Amino acid sequence: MKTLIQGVKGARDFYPEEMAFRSWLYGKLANVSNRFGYQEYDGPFLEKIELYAAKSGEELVKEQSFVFPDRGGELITLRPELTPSLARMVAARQNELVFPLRWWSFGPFWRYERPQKGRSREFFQWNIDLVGANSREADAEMLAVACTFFKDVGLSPKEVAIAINDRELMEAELLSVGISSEKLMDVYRLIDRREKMSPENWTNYASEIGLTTDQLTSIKGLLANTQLWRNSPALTYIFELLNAQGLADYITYDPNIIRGLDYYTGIVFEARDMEGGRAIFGGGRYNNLVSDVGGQPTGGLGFAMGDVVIKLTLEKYDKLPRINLSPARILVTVFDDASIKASVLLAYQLRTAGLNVELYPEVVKLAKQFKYADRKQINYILVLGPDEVMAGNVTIKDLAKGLQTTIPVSLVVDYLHKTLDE
RNA sequence: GUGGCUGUAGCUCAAUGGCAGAGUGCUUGACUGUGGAUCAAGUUGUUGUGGGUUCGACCCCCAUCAGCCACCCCA
Repeated sequence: MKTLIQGVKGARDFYPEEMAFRSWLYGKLANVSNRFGYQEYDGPFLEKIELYAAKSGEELVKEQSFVFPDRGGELITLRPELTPSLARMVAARQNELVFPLRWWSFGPFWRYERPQKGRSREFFQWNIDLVGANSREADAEMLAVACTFFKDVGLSPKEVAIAINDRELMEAELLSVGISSEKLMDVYRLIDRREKMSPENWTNYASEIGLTTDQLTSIKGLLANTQLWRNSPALTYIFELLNAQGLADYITYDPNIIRGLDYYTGIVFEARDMEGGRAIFGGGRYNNLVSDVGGQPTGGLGFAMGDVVIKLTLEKYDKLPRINLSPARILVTVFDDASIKASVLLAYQLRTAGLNVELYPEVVKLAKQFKYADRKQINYILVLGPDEVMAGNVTIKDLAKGLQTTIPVSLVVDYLHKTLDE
Protein backbone atom coordinates (compact mmCIF):
# COMPACT_ATOMS: atom_id res chain seq x y z
CA MET A 1 0.00 0.00 0.00
CA LYS A 2 2.54 2.56 1.04
CA THR A 3 4.79 1.71 -1.86
CA LEU A 4 2.03 2.41 -4.41
CA ILE A 5 2.86 5.30 -6.62
CA GLN A 6 0.04 7.81 -6.35
CA GLY A 7 -1.69 9.29 -9.34
CA VAL A 8 -1.34 12.93 -10.28
CA LYS A 9 -3.32 15.20 -7.99
CA GLY A 10 -6.75 15.95 -9.36
CA ALA A 11 -6.48 13.38 -12.14
CA ARG A 12 -8.99 10.57 -12.15
CA ASP A 13 -8.76 6.86 -12.80
CA PHE A 14 -11.52 5.42 -14.93
CA TYR A 15 -12.11 1.91 -13.65
CA PRO A 16 -14.68 0.00 -15.72
CA GLU A 17 -17.51 1.38 -13.58
CA GLU A 18 -16.50 5.01 -14.18
CA MET A 19 -15.65 4.29 -17.79
CA ALA A 20 -19.12 2.86 -18.28
CA PHE A 21 -20.64 6.11 -17.09
CA ARG A 22 -18.35 8.15 -19.32
CA SER A 23 -19.31 6.05 -22.33
CA TRP A 24 -22.97 6.29 -21.43
CA LEU A 25 -22.73 10.07 -21.16
CA TYR A 26 -20.88 10.22 -24.45
CA GLY A 27 -23.65 8.20 -26.07
CA LYS A 28 -26.35 10.52 -24.72
CA LEU A 29 -24.74 13.75 -25.82
CA ALA A 30 -23.61 12.29 -29.14
CA ASN A 31 -27.18 11.26 -29.79
CA VAL A 32 -28.56 14.72 -29.00
CA SER A 33 -25.83 16.42 -31.03
CA ASN A 34 -26.41 14.19 -34.02
CA ARG A 35 -30.17 14.60 -33.89
CA PHE A 36 -29.72 18.33 -34.37
CA GLY A 37 -27.29 17.68 -37.22
CA TYR A 38 -24.04 18.58 -35.47
CA GLN A 39 -20.73 17.08 -36.61
CA GLU A 40 -18.17 15.68 -34.21
CA TYR A 41 -14.71 17.23 -34.26
CA ASP A 42 -11.83 17.78 -31.88
CA GLY A 43 -8.98 20.19 -31.36
CA PRO A 44 -5.49 19.40 -30.12
CA PHE A 45 -4.92 18.87 -26.42
CA LEU A 46 -1.87 21.14 -26.61
CA GLU A 47 -2.02 24.77 -27.69
CA LYS A 48 0.34 27.71 -27.58
CA ILE A 49 -0.26 29.94 -24.62
CA GLU A 50 -0.86 32.93 -26.92
CA LEU A 51 -4.15 31.45 -28.10
CA TYR A 52 -5.63 31.93 -24.65
CA ALA A 53 -3.67 35.00 -23.67
CA ALA A 54 -5.10 36.75 -26.72
CA LYS A 55 -8.63 36.66 -25.46
CA SER A 56 -8.92 35.32 -21.94
CA GLY A 57 -6.41 37.53 -20.15
CA GLU A 58 -2.97 36.36 -19.13
CA GLU A 59 -3.74 36.09 -15.41
CA LEU A 60 -6.32 33.43 -16.06
CA VAL A 61 -4.06 31.33 -18.21
CA LYS A 62 -0.93 31.60 -16.13
CA GLU A 63 -2.59 30.79 -12.85
CA GLN A 64 -5.23 28.30 -13.83
CA SER A 65 -3.77 26.34 -16.68
CA PHE A 66 -1.07 23.73 -16.99
CA VAL A 67 1.68 25.59 -18.82
CA PHE A 68 5.16 24.23 -19.51
CA PRO A 69 8.03 24.95 -21.87
CA ASP A 70 8.69 22.39 -24.58
CA ARG A 71 12.24 21.39 -25.47
CA GLY A 72 12.51 24.39 -27.74
CA GLY A 73 11.51 26.71 -24.94
CA GLU A 74 8.07 27.52 -26.28
CA LEU A 75 5.28 27.79 -23.70
CA ILE A 76 2.72 25.07 -24.26
CA THR A 77 -0.67 24.91 -22.55
CA LEU A 78 -2.78 21.86 -21.84
CA ARG A 79 -6.09 23.10 -23.20
CA PRO A 80 -8.27 24.59 -20.45
CA GLU A 81 -11.23 25.06 -22.81
CA LEU A 82 -12.11 24.41 -26.40
CA THR A 83 -13.71 27.58 -27.73
CA PRO A 84 -10.43 29.34 -28.64
CA SER A 85 -9.29 26.24 -30.55
CA LEU A 86 -12.63 26.21 -32.31
CA ALA A 87 -12.23 29.85 -33.29
CA ARG A 88 -8.71 29.16 -34.52
CA MET A 89 -9.81 26.15 -36.56
CA VAL A 90 -12.68 28.10 -38.08
CA ALA A 91 -10.46 31.06 -38.92
CA ALA A 92 -7.84 28.80 -40.53
CA ARG A 93 -10.30 27.32 -43.05
CA GLN A 94 -12.82 30.06 -43.26
CA ASN A 95 -13.05 29.97 -47.04
CA GLU A 96 -13.67 26.27 -47.42
CA LEU A 97 -15.99 25.47 -44.52
CA VAL A 98 -19.73 25.34 -45.12
CA PHE A 99 -21.52 27.80 -42.89
CA PRO A 100 -23.40 27.78 -40.68
CA LEU A 101 -21.39 25.01 -39.14
CA ARG A 102 -22.63 22.86 -36.34
CA TRP A 103 -19.85 21.15 -34.41
CA TRP A 104 -19.63 19.22 -31.19
CA SER A 105 -16.87 17.57 -29.19
CA PHE A 106 -16.28 15.54 -26.04
CA GLY A 107 -12.80 15.34 -24.64
CA PRO A 108 -10.39 16.02 -21.80
CA PHE A 109 -9.43 19.43 -20.43
CA TRP A 110 -7.11 20.54 -17.68
CA ARG A 111 -7.06 23.35 -15.18
CA TYR A 112 -4.61 23.89 -12.38
CA GLU A 113 -6.90 24.42 -9.40
CA ARG A 114 -7.36 22.91 -6.02
CA PRO A 115 -9.54 19.84 -6.50
CA GLN A 116 -12.72 19.39 -4.52
CA LYS A 117 -16.12 17.89 -5.00
CA GLY A 118 -17.35 18.64 -8.49
CA ARG A 119 -14.01 19.96 -9.61
CA SER A 120 -10.93 18.05 -10.66
CA ARG A 121 -7.80 19.08 -12.53
CA GLU A 122 -8.52 16.75 -15.39
CA PHE A 123 -12.09 16.60 -16.60
CA PHE A 124 -14.16 15.88 -19.67
CA GLN A 125 -16.31 18.43 -21.36
CA TRP A 126 -19.03 18.44 -23.96
CA ASN A 127 -18.70 21.43 -26.26
CA ILE A 128 -21.30 22.24 -28.85
CA ASP A 129 -21.28 25.30 -31.10
CA LEU A 130 -23.21 26.83 -33.96
CA VAL A 131 -20.99 29.19 -35.92
CA GLY A 132 -21.91 31.52 -38.75
CA ALA A 133 -25.55 32.12 -37.91
CA ASN A 134 -26.46 35.27 -36.02
CA SER A 135 -30.19 34.72 -35.90
CA ARG A 136 -32.48 34.36 -32.92
CA GLU A 137 -33.48 31.01 -34.36
CA ALA A 138 -29.87 29.92 -33.88
CA ASP A 139 -29.99 31.09 -30.27
CA ALA A 140 -33.18 29.16 -29.70
CA GLU A 141 -31.71 26.05 -31.30
CA MET A 142 -28.74 25.99 -28.95
CA LEU A 143 -31.07 26.24 -25.97
CA ALA A 144 -33.23 23.50 -27.45
CA VAL A 145 -30.17 21.26 -27.68
CA ALA A 146 -29.49 21.85 -23.99
CA CYS A 147 -33.10 21.20 -22.98
CA THR A 148 -33.25 18.05 -25.08
CA PHE A 149 -30.15 16.73 -23.39
CA PHE A 150 -31.69 17.24 -19.96
CA LYS A 151 -34.85 15.53 -21.13
CA ASP A 152 -32.89 12.58 -22.50
CA VAL A 153 -30.95 11.95 -19.30
CA GLY A 154 -34.13 12.18 -17.24
CA LEU A 155 -33.61 15.53 -15.52
CA SER A 156 -36.90 17.39 -15.24
CA PRO A 157 -37.58 21.15 -15.12
CA LYS A 158 -38.21 20.69 -11.41
CA GLU A 159 -34.64 19.51 -10.97
CA VAL A 160 -32.66 21.68 -13.36
CA ALA A 161 -33.27 25.02 -15.01
CA ILE A 162 -31.53 27.08 -17.63
CA ALA A 163 -31.34 30.73 -16.71
CA ILE A 164 -30.95 33.08 -19.62
CA ASN A 165 -30.23 36.74 -20.24
CA ASP A 166 -29.13 38.89 -23.15
CA ARG A 167 -26.19 41.24 -23.01
CA GLU A 168 -27.74 43.40 -25.74
CA LEU A 169 -30.79 43.90 -23.57
CA MET A 170 -28.66 44.65 -20.53
CA GLU A 171 -26.56 47.09 -22.52
CA ALA A 172 -29.66 49.01 -23.63
CA GLU A 173 -31.11 49.02 -20.13
CA LEU A 174 -27.86 50.10 -18.52
CA LEU A 175 -27.35 52.91 -21.03
CA SER A 176 -30.89 54.07 -20.32
CA VAL A 177 -30.12 54.50 -16.63
CA GLY A 178 -27.09 56.59 -17.38
CA ILE A 179 -24.22 54.06 -17.44
CA SER A 180 -21.64 55.11 -20.00
CA SER A 181 -20.67 52.57 -22.63
CA GLU A 182 -17.05 52.61 -21.43
CA LYS A 183 -18.21 51.32 -18.04
CA LEU A 184 -20.27 48.44 -19.43
CA MET A 185 -17.61 45.76 -18.99
CA ASP A 186 -17.00 46.90 -15.41
CA VAL A 187 -20.70 46.75 -14.67
CA TYR A 188 -20.99 43.27 -16.20
CA ARG A 189 -18.21 42.18 -13.88
CA LEU A 190 -20.03 43.81 -10.98
CA ILE A 191 -23.23 41.95 -11.80
CA ASP A 192 -21.37 38.68 -12.22
CA ARG A 193 -19.80 39.03 -8.78
CA ARG A 194 -22.92 39.95 -6.88
CA GLU A 195 -23.69 36.44 -5.65
CA LYS A 196 -20.09 35.86 -4.71
CA MET A 197 -19.60 38.94 -2.53
CA SER A 198 -21.12 40.25 0.66
CA PRO A 199 -23.57 43.14 0.16
CA GLU A 200 -21.13 45.66 1.70
CA ASN A 201 -18.21 44.50 -0.39
CA TRP A 202 -20.39 44.55 -3.45
CA THR A 203 -21.48 48.13 -2.76
CA ASN A 204 -17.87 49.14 -2.17
CA TYR A 205 -16.86 47.47 -5.41
CA ALA A 206 -19.58 49.47 -7.19
CA SER A 207 -18.19 52.77 -5.97
CA GLU A 208 -14.67 51.63 -6.79
CA ILE A 209 -15.60 51.35 -10.44
CA GLY A 210 -17.07 54.85 -10.27
CA LEU A 211 -20.80 54.28 -9.99
CA THR A 212 -22.96 56.82 -8.19
CA THR A 213 -25.46 55.77 -5.55
CA ASP A 214 -28.30 56.56 -7.94
CA GLN A 215 -26.77 54.43 -10.66
CA LEU A 216 -26.30 51.52 -8.27
CA THR A 217 -29.92 51.82 -7.15
CA SER A 218 -31.00 51.72 -10.79
CA ILE A 219 -28.88 48.64 -11.43
CA LYS A 220 -30.36 46.90 -8.40
CA GLY A 221 -33.78 47.70 -9.80
CA LEU A 222 -32.88 46.12 -13.13
CA LEU A 223 -31.51 43.01 -11.45
CA ALA A 224 -34.70 42.58 -9.42
CA ASN A 225 -36.94 42.84 -12.48
CA THR A 226 -37.68 39.32 -13.67
CA GLN A 227 -39.98 40.75 -16.35
CA LEU A 228 -37.16 42.69 -17.99
CA TRP A 229 -37.16 40.27 -20.92
CA ARG A 230 -40.45 41.78 -22.09
CA ASN A 231 -38.41 44.78 -23.21
CA SER A 232 -36.50 42.51 -25.58
CA PRO A 233 -38.22 41.40 -28.79
CA ALA A 234 -35.33 38.98 -29.29
CA LEU A 235 -35.81 37.17 -25.97
CA THR A 236 -39.57 37.22 -26.40
CA TYR A 237 -39.16 35.51 -29.76
CA ILE A 238 -36.67 32.96 -28.43
CA PHE A 239 -39.08 32.01 -25.65
CA GLU A 240 -41.84 31.60 -28.23
CA LEU A 241 -39.73 29.24 -30.30
CA LEU A 242 -38.85 27.13 -27.27
CA ASN A 243 -42.44 27.09 -26.16
CA ALA A 244 -43.48 25.73 -29.54
CA GLN A 245 -41.13 22.77 -28.95
CA GLY A 246 -42.50 22.12 -25.49
CA LEU A 247 -39.15 22.97 -23.91
CA ALA A 248 -39.93 26.32 -22.30
CA ASP A 249 -40.41 24.72 -18.88
CA TYR A 250 -36.64 24.43 -18.55
CA ILE A 251 -36.04 28.10 -19.29
CA THR A 252 -36.20 30.94 -16.80
CA TYR A 253 -35.29 34.55 -17.30
CA ASP A 254 -32.73 35.94 -14.87
CA PRO A 255 -31.30 39.45 -15.26
CA ASN A 256 -28.42 38.47 -12.94
CA ILE A 257 -26.96 36.03 -15.46
CA ILE A 258 -24.19 37.85 -17.25
CA ARG A 259 -21.29 35.30 -17.27
CA GLY A 260 -17.75 36.14 -16.35
CA LEU A 261 -16.14 35.88 -19.75
CA ASP A 262 -15.60 39.08 -21.68
CA TYR A 263 -16.23 37.63 -25.11
CA TYR A 264 -19.97 37.13 -24.85
CA THR A 265 -21.92 39.58 -26.97
CA GLY A 266 -25.54 38.37 -27.04
CA ILE A 267 -27.52 35.83 -25.10
CA VAL A 268 -25.82 34.26 -22.11
CA PHE A 269 -27.13 31.31 -20.16
CA GLU A 270 -26.27 28.75 -17.55
CA ALA A 271 -27.92 25.64 -16.23
CA ARG A 272 -28.26 25.12 -12.52
CA ASP A 273 -29.47 22.52 -10.12
CA MET A 274 -32.75 23.88 -8.72
CA GLU A 275 -31.68 22.91 -5.20
CA GLY A 276 -28.40 24.78 -5.24
CA GLY A 277 -25.13 23.36 -6.36
CA ARG A 278 -22.72 24.23 -9.07
CA ALA A 279 -23.56 25.46 -12.52
CA ILE A 280 -24.01 22.41 -14.72
CA PHE A 281 -23.06 24.22 -17.89
CA GLY A 282 -22.65 27.73 -19.22
CA GLY A 283 -22.56 29.36 -22.59
CA GLY A 284 -23.62 32.19 -24.79
CA ARG A 285 -23.16 34.06 -28.03
CA TYR A 286 -19.71 35.31 -29.04
CA ASN A 287 -19.77 37.35 -32.22
CA ASN A 288 -16.19 38.62 -32.14
CA LEU A 289 -14.24 35.51 -31.24
CA VAL A 290 -13.28 34.37 -34.72
CA SER A 291 -12.10 37.82 -35.71
CA ASP A 292 -10.15 38.02 -32.42
CA VAL A 293 -7.95 35.16 -33.57
CA GLY A 294 -7.45 36.65 -37.02
CA GLY A 295 -10.45 35.45 -39.02
CA GLN A 296 -13.24 37.28 -40.83
CA PRO A 297 -15.94 38.45 -38.44
CA THR A 298 -18.15 35.43 -37.83
CA GLY A 299 -20.66 35.08 -35.04
CA GLY A 300 -21.42 31.96 -33.13
CA LEU A 301 -22.73 30.56 -29.92
CA GLY A 302 -22.40 27.45 -27.84
CA PHE A 303 -22.01 26.00 -24.42
CA ALA A 304 -19.76 23.64 -22.50
CA MET A 305 -20.74 21.04 -19.92
CA GLY A 306 -18.32 19.22 -17.62
CA ASP A 307 -18.68 15.53 -16.85
CA VAL A 308 -18.08 15.90 -13.12
CA VAL A 309 -20.96 18.18 -12.20
CA ILE A 310 -23.48 16.48 -14.46
CA LYS A 311 -22.58 13.17 -12.82
CA LEU A 312 -23.09 14.66 -9.35
CA THR A 313 -26.44 16.08 -10.44
CA LEU A 314 -27.61 12.78 -11.91
CA GLU A 315 -26.47 11.03 -8.76
CA LYS A 316 -28.35 13.47 -6.56
CA TYR A 317 -31.63 12.92 -8.37
CA ASP A 318 -31.08 9.18 -8.66
CA LYS A 319 -30.84 9.34 -12.44
CA LEU A 320 -27.57 7.47 -12.85
CA PRO A 321 -27.98 4.71 -15.37
CA ARG A 322 -27.79 1.15 -14.15
CA ILE A 323 -25.21 -0.23 -16.50
CA ASN A 324 -24.31 -3.89 -16.69
CA LEU A 325 -20.53 -3.83 -16.63
CA SER A 326 -20.02 -7.18 -18.28
CA PRO A 327 -20.13 -7.10 -22.07
CA ALA A 328 -20.80 -10.82 -22.04
CA ARG A 329 -24.15 -12.01 -20.73
CA ILE A 330 -23.18 -15.65 -21.14
CA LEU A 331 -20.61 -17.69 -19.24
CA VAL A 332 -19.51 -21.07 -20.47
CA THR A 333 -18.25 -23.06 -17.52
CA VAL A 334 -15.55 -25.71 -17.66
CA PHE A 335 -16.29 -28.93 -15.86
CA ASP A 336 -13.19 -31.08 -15.93
CA ASP A 337 -10.15 -31.78 -18.05
CA ALA A 338 -12.03 -34.34 -20.10
CA SER A 339 -14.83 -32.00 -21.16
CA ILE A 340 -12.93 -28.74 -21.40
CA LYS A 341 -12.52 -28.98 -25.16
CA ALA A 342 -16.27 -29.22 -25.55
CA SER A 343 -16.60 -25.97 -23.56
CA VAL A 344 -13.98 -24.23 -25.67
CA LEU A 345 -15.74 -25.37 -28.84
CA LEU A 346 -19.13 -24.26 -27.55
CA ALA A 347 -17.83 -20.79 -26.68
CA TYR A 348 -16.27 -20.55 -30.13
CA GLN A 349 -19.54 -21.48 -31.83
CA LEU A 350 -21.52 -18.97 -29.83
CA ARG A 351 -19.06 -16.16 -30.62
CA THR A 352 -19.16 -17.08 -34.28
CA ALA A 353 -22.91 -16.67 -34.06
CA GLY A 354 -22.41 -13.12 -32.79
CA LEU A 355 -22.94 -13.66 -29.08
CA ASN A 356 -20.72 -12.16 -26.37
CA VAL A 357 -19.41 -15.08 -24.40
CA GLU A 358 -16.95 -15.58 -21.56
CA LEU A 359 -15.25 -18.88 -21.05
CA TYR A 360 -14.13 -19.61 -17.51
CA PRO A 361 -10.34 -19.79 -17.80
CA GLU A 362 -9.54 -22.69 -15.51
CA VAL A 363 -11.04 -25.85 -14.13
CA VAL A 364 -12.42 -25.07 -10.67
CA LYS A 365 -15.48 -26.06 -8.75
CA LEU A 366 -18.75 -25.17 -10.44
CA ALA A 367 -19.86 -23.27 -7.36
CA LYS A 368 -16.97 -20.89 -7.80
CA GLN A 369 -17.78 -20.35 -11.45
CA PHE A 370 -21.42 -19.65 -10.60
CA LYS A 371 -20.40 -17.18 -7.97
CA TYR A 372 -18.10 -15.47 -10.44
CA ALA A 373 -20.96 -15.11 -12.92
CA ASP A 374 -23.25 -13.79 -10.24
CA ARG A 375 -20.77 -11.13 -9.14
CA LYS A 376 -20.10 -10.05 -12.70
CA GLN A 377 -23.81 -9.89 -13.45
CA ILE A 378 -23.57 -12.49 -16.17
CA ASN A 379 -27.07 -13.86 -16.39
CA TYR A 380 -26.74 -17.05 -18.35
CA ILE A 381 -24.53 -19.95 -17.41
CA LEU A 382 -23.87 -22.85 -19.72
CA VAL A 383 -22.78 -26.13 -18.20
CA LEU A 384 -21.16 -28.92 -20.20
CA GLY A 385 -20.52 -31.81 -17.84
CA PRO A 386 -20.08 -35.52 -18.62
CA ASP A 387 -23.85 -36.04 -18.78
CA GLU A 388 -24.37 -33.28 -21.32
CA VAL A 389 -21.38 -34.23 -23.44
CA MET A 390 -22.53 -37.83 -23.55
CA ALA A 391 -26.02 -36.88 -24.71
CA GLY A 392 -25.00 -33.98 -26.96
CA ASN A 393 -26.77 -31.52 -24.69
CA VAL A 394 -25.98 -28.32 -22.86
CA THR A 395 -27.52 -27.07 -19.64
CA ILE A 396 -28.49 -23.41 -19.50
CA LYS A 397 -29.20 -21.70 -16.22
CA ASP A 398 -30.83 -18.29 -15.97
CA LEU A 399 -29.36 -16.80 -12.82
CA ALA A 400 -31.90 -14.02 -12.51
CA LYS A 401 -34.87 -16.37 -12.67
CA GLY A 402 -33.15 -19.28 -11.01
CA LEU A 403 -34.39 -21.64 -13.71
CA GLN A 404 -32.42 -24.11 -15.75
CA THR A 405 -33.05 -26.26 -18.76
CA THR A 406 -31.14 -28.81 -20.79
CA ILE A 407 -31.33 -28.72 -24.59
CA PRO A 408 -29.41 -30.23 -27.52
CA VAL A 409 -26.22 -28.33 -28.40
CA SER A 410 -27.52 -27.87 -31.94
CA LEU A 411 -30.35 -25.68 -30.67
CA VAL A 412 -28.36 -23.54 -28.24
CA VAL A 413 -27.58 -20.64 -30.59
CA ASP A 414 -31.22 -20.13 -31.52
CA TYR A 415 -32.31 -20.57 -27.93
CA LEU A 416 -29.89 -17.94 -26.63
CA HIS A 417 -30.64 -15.47 -29.42
CA LYS A 418 -34.32 -15.76 -28.64
CA THR A 419 -33.84 -15.52 -24.89
CA LEU A 420 -31.48 -12.55 -25.04
CA ASP A 421 -33.87 -10.65 -27.31
CA GLU A 422 -36.62 -10.77 -24.73
C1' G B 1 -3.32 30.89 -4.00
C1' U B 2 -6.06 31.38 1.44
C1' G B 3 -8.54 29.06 5.76
C1' G B 4 -10.55 24.61 8.05
C1' C B 5 -11.75 19.13 8.62
C1' U B 6 -10.12 14.18 7.68
C1' G B 7 -6.59 9.94 6.67
C1' U B 8 -6.84 2.88 10.95
C1' A B 9 -8.11 -4.32 7.27
C1' G B 10 -10.18 -4.69 0.08
C1' C B 11 -14.75 -1.39 1.78
C1' U B 12 -17.62 1.35 5.95
C1' C B 13 -15.99 2.76 10.58
C1' A B 14 -14.47 1.94 16.31
C1' A B 15 -10.34 2.15 19.90
C1' U B 16 -8.96 7.77 28.09
C1' G B 17 -1.29 8.41 25.84
C1' G B 18 -1.07 1.68 27.95
C1' C B 19 -2.52 -5.86 24.14
C1' A B 20 -5.26 -2.34 17.10
C1' G B 21 -11.14 -3.98 17.01
C1' A B 22 -16.29 -4.58 14.78
C1' G B 23 -19.40 -5.03 10.54
C1' U B 24 -18.88 -6.25 5.59
C1' G B 25 -15.88 -8.67 2.07
C1' C B 26 -12.63 -12.71 1.06
C1' U B 27 -11.18 -18.27 1.78
C1' U B 28 -12.98 -23.03 3.32
C1' G B 29 -16.83 -26.15 4.89
C1' A B 30 -22.20 -27.54 6.00
C1' C B 31 -23.80 -28.77 0.06
C1' U B 32 -18.43 -34.66 -3.98
C1' G B 33 -22.77 -30.99 -10.83
C1' U B 34 -25.14 -24.87 -9.25
C1' G B 35 -24.65 -18.41 -7.51
C1' G B 36 -27.60 -14.82 -4.68
C1' A B 37 -30.28 -16.70 1.53
C1' U B 38 -28.62 -19.17 6.39
C1' C B 39 -24.93 -21.36 9.78
C1' A B 40 -19.74 -22.50 11.27
C1' A B 41 -14.49 -21.90 11.05
C1' G B 42 -10.51 -19.20 9.11
C1' U B 43 -8.29 -14.68 6.94
C1' U B 44 -7.29 -9.44 6.55
C1' G B 45 -2.76 -3.96 9.22
C1' U B 46 4.77 -0.90 8.86
C1' U B 47 -2.72 3.14 11.81
C1' G B 48 -1.08 7.89 4.43
C1' U B 49 4.39 9.13 4.61
C1' G B 50 8.75 11.27 7.31
C1' G B 51 10.48 13.33 11.72
C1' G B 52 9.75 14.85 17.03
C1' U B 53 7.87 14.64 22.38
C1' U B 54 7.22 10.38 25.86
C1' C B 55 9.02 4.76 29.90
C1' G B 56 5.20 4.05 26.16
C1' A B 57 1.96 7.41 20.33
C1' C B 58 -3.71 5.51 16.05
C1' C B 59 -4.07 9.42 19.92
C1' C B 60 0.16 15.07 21.35
C1' C B 61 3.71 18.39 18.15
C1' C B 62 6.13 19.61 13.23
C1' A B 63 6.58 18.65 8.11
C1' U B 64 4.78 16.34 3.79
C1' C B 65 1.23 13.85 0.52
C1' A B 66 -3.84 12.85 -0.57
C1' G B 67 -9.21 13.49 -0.01
C1' C B 68 -13.20 16.65 1.56
C1' C B 69 -15.45 21.65 2.85
C1' A B 70 -15.49 27.00 2.47
C1' C B 71 -13.01 30.99 -0.16
C1' C B 72 -10.67 32.43 -4.91
C1' C B 73 -11.86 31.37 -9.86
C1' C B 74 -14.67 29.51 -13.46
C1' A B 75 -13.09 27.32 -19.25
